[in-house]
Amino acid sequence: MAGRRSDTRERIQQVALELFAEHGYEKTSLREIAERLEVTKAALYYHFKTKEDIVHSLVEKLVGAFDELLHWGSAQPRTHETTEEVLRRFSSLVNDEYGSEMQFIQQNVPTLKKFGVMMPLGQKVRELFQLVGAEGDDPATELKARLALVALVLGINPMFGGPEAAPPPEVALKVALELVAPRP
Amino acid sequence: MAGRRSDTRERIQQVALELFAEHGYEKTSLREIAERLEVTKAALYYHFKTKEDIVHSLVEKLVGAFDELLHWGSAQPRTHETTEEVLRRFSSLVNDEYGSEMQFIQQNVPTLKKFGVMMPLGQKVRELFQLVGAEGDDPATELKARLALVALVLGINPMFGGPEAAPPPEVALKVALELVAPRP
DNA sequence: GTCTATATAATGATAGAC
DNA sequence: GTCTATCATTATATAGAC
Repeated sequence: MAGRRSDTRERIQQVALELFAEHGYEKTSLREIAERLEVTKAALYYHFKTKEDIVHSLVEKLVGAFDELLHWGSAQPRTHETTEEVLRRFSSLVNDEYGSEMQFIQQNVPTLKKFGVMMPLGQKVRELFQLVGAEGDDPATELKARLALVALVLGINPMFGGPEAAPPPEVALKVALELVAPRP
Repeated sequence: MAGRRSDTRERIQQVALELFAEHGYEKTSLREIAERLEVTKAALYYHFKTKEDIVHSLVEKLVGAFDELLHWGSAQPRTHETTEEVLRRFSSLVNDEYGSEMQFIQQNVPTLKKFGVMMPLGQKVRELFQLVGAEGDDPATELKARLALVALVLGINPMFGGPEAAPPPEVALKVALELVAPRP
């Protein structure tokens, strides 16, 4: 019984994200998404009220994932091993399951700002580097904590990272740990 | 004699960049640019063949600035002071004169990729962190050299930096220098 | 849940007068 | 060097049949 499937919503999210990440939100038309799914535009509107709504649904999932990591981390003892595990889990999130979405977000900021999803996301990230940000809150320590997370996600940055120059995950993790270590 | 000025080309570049950086390339219409300049769309087409052409003209200037820094740096003795001065000049470039453009670039990647300007830019940046990248080329050292430059430009990243959390330039510079130091 | 058909609204770009 | 007027295209979104 093709034509009456029930996973269309998730398939829309998946295909839309692919195209958003590759060509950008504005240059990805609903027609294009529909064609790749072999449905019509009207079908998309059954599952999502607007094009913008697809983005909101995607971001919600990511915020949920960050929240989960934050909750887990806060419940652990504040040891070196915990920090390492937080960084490791963050690395997995932003490179595996949410790699495309992180790329989409970083490369379509004006759009996402207009949709009002940039600040909530920024807030979660801020909580994350508080979690790994050593004890002191002097500016240099804080900056290094930020850079630790950046190191783990540098592969998606085409200007300062770039896929071809993406450091192996172990290397990135090692450098990240150095950056959050109490004394270098 | 208003209506026959000769600096319109530069004014278009300036206003276009402002709008591109704030609302994104796709969502900035030529009508909007023309209105802010109090000219008509047709006038824009006298100075630039297409909308895309405006972007190319902007990127060319930045590549030129990077090239200038690269030439200067290569001609200096490879000392700690040189590295510091390269980082300082890079910081000035990306935060002062080309701050808006760096923001525009990082936040409109799909568009700029399609225009073919992303790879040449990435190449210049790669040369830049070779210039500051210590002697070794083991992956960790290389990653740290990248992060040094990233630290200096973190303010324009709304997810991992953000204007409100932009580190003072001296702090960023200090951390950047740590990152390219031979032994931490 | 998916389709056809259409309404509505912008946009990038061009022609030609002044 | 700037204007008026217009074209062609494409996009998001909706109405209503099946």
